[in-house]
Amino acid sequence: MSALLDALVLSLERRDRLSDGEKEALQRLNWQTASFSAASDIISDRSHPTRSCLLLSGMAARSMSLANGDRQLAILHIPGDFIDLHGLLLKVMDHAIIAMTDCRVAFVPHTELRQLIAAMPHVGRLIFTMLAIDAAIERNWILTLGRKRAESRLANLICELYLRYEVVGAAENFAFPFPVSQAAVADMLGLSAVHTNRVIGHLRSSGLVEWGRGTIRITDWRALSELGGFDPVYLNLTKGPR
Amino acid sequence: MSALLDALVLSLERRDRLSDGEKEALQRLNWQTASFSAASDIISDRSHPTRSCLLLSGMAARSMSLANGDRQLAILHIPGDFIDLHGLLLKVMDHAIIAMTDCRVAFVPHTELRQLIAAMPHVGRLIFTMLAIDAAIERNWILTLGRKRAESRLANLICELYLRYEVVGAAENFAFPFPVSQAAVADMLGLSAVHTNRVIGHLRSSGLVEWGRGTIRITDWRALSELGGFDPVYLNLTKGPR
DNA sequence: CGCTAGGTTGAGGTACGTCAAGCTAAGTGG
DNA sequence: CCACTTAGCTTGACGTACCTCAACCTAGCG
Repeated sequence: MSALLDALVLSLERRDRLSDGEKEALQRLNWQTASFSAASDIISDRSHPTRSCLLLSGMAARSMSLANGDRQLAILHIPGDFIDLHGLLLKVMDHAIIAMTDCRVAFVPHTELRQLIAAMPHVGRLIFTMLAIDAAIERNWILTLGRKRAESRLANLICELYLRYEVVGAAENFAFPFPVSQAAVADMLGLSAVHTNRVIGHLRSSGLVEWGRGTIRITDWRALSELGGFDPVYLNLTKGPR
Repeated sequence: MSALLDALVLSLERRDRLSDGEKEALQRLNWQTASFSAASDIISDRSHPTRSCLLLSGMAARSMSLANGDRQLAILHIPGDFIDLHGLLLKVMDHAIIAMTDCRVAFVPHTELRQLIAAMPHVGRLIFTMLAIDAAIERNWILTLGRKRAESRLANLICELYLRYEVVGAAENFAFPFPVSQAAVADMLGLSAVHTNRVIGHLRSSGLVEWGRGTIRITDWRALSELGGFDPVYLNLTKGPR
């Protein structure tokens, strides 16, 4: 059938086996695709979503802002990510999901998703597992923001994204798409744009990464993951019954 | 029946109605209580839990550490909190849950919880809602660590804890239990113990809080929540069908 | 060919961290 | 009941990672 769910299925199956019936049930959901242009809200802060949302292409992020305009991004989302399961469980959005680039997404009504989860508890657990993995990624980011310096933060982000792209088959040869401005990286790292620029420059000149034209290539994985204190346990990349 | 689940039921019912049958089903689970002394692991990092865990008394925290011994706490848990739903969905713990004080907890086997969730989807959604609320609390902490200064971080923490204690009926008159050393607060705030001490001193001398002998009393809620840029939306304190 | 968003670089300021000392209060053994 | 210990709190002096402001540079685009 459609290639719509390919990345999602890859992502789920990296964590547990899906039966053919389960895959078909996912396909049969009433997905509605939509496009969003860069910098627009896919789901607005304080909104009350009635449907969940899967990222098909592009890059998105969970974003929170202060009254003074300062912005903090909590997690970057890549194709295959369920980017709004939260709305399914929480009534009001406490953050926005914004398109970092032009994005295509697929919406599915909460009512349908709820029925699927009730009818197929194993799929339900897997779907909520993705929610829990997002939470684990964000929890790791708390450690990163609270206790690591700028260079380590950036190294950590790069290592994590590489592995996540690799899971959905969108990375090869240690390179992956990264179509994001340095100002946005700064909002992810909790740093100023100026300092972010210097830190990127240092990673480049140290020969750990090549970074240009919307792509990052890791040229020294060992050194980079060491610098970031990166340990991928929190990504839950092991496969087994859940 | 037992008062064991009182705080949990209060916490769930603050978010949605529970039927008598649902409450009974929760009571009937095969809960096993246990005690942990301060500073011990309730659930160890990298362990593979086979049961979930509810905090009955005391205070616990999710803790992550770096190789150099630096520690970061992601969230403080109070009685009524389900402190390990993660183990239900994720195979390996990517963080530890530690007892900040002497704690009593109640364990329930994953198998039983899974059955309950499959049999009563509404209870299942509510349980996962608690997981999502924890995630929202942690996400808010990313904003706090990334974009707020020391004083605001502390103010935010105090406001949040007050409301959470209030939900389970354990706060009154703007006071709540806080049996935690300043070093632990520092590990929560991502600061050094010395700076944390100065910031606490400043909050005290500004007349926003009284803080002593294991209790915090907020003496100027307006000023404190303003200082912290505190907005409780992320705590999901609204009641309605979920 | 000019405009604009984004990237780069420099200079000076500040919110933190680190180290170190001394204090306080609670618990412990004698 | 008192010396001793110990964990936690407090304060000072000094260092630094990062911020702010400001200028300039670069590449893509109409």
